[in-house]
Amino acid sequence: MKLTSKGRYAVMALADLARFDNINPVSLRDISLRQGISLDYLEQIFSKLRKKEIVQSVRGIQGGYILNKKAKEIKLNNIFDAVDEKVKTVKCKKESKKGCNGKLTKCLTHNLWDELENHINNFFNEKSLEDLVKDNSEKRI
Amino acid sequence: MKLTSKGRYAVMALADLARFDNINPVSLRDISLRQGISLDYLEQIFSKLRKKEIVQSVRGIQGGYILNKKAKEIKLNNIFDAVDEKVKTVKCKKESKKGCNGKLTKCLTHNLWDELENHINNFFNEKSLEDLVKDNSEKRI
DNA sequence: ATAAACCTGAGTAAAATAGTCAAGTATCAT
DNA sequence: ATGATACTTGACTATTTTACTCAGGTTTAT
Repeated sequence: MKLTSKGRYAVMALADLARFDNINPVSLRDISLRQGISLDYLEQIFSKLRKKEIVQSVRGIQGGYILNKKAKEIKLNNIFDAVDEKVKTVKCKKESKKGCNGKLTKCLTHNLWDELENHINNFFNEKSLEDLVKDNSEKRI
Repeated sequence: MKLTSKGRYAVMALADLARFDNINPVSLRDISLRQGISLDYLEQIFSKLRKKEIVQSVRGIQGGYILNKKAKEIKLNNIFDAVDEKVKTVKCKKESKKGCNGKLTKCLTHNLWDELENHINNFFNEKSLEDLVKDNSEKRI
């Protein structure tokens, strides 16, 4: 059970963006340097974030990205969604009518995985970007 | 963020074992047939479960496996541990003295991943095999 | 004009996953 | 005794996923 880099990077980059987001856009180059994430990879990630309208891009020199909503309104779930970081606990999900594995009953552990998924999703639904930034400025080492 | 088959299979197989565990051991062949898991793969998994003393093996004809503790005392965490299904949210964990990425500060999102890990682990610590079997016999389709 | 920065898609090496395969050994029913 | 059942172990491998890199753009402030 592990989180992938893409998901982590997306959150890290957006947290960075939220911190340095004033009037001016923040360039991926700056984020890349501050967070130690490859520029090329960041571009892939931000392309997805832009398509899901989490950030806005500003082209040209002095360009970069700005948040498209208030940090408070951006939940971690939105971010993970955007970069296809899904919470997958089990495969037997789609066959709604039948049970799992083509059998008539649900697999023994089906309800468990559903519960777990909800548990994790609730966590991500509650946390916003703002929480992250706030939390961090308070507990700074 | 996904659970691997090994972890899922381990839980499924043990749930099956807990259900059919009377006096007689349950053979992997039966579990394989009932749960649709490859016999060879099950053998790998049970080898690990045995080493961690979650199950006991009985050799020979009419042999199989039995639980080594009561179903109530086997928590999902024990199972995942045994098959090396770890909850990993972040890489920057070991460098306790320094921050992450070799920098002096913790990465912006460090506390978040810690929180998430605890959140998930708490869930697994509370659930026992017994819960699974009980839950299932009640909510059967 | 030109350099900074965004934008896009393809390609790819390494790691993890999800198994299979082969060759045993122990035990019980008969 | 012996054959069948079932556990035991370790090596091997195909597939998939991940985590990028690379190569070429386009846009726009100065």
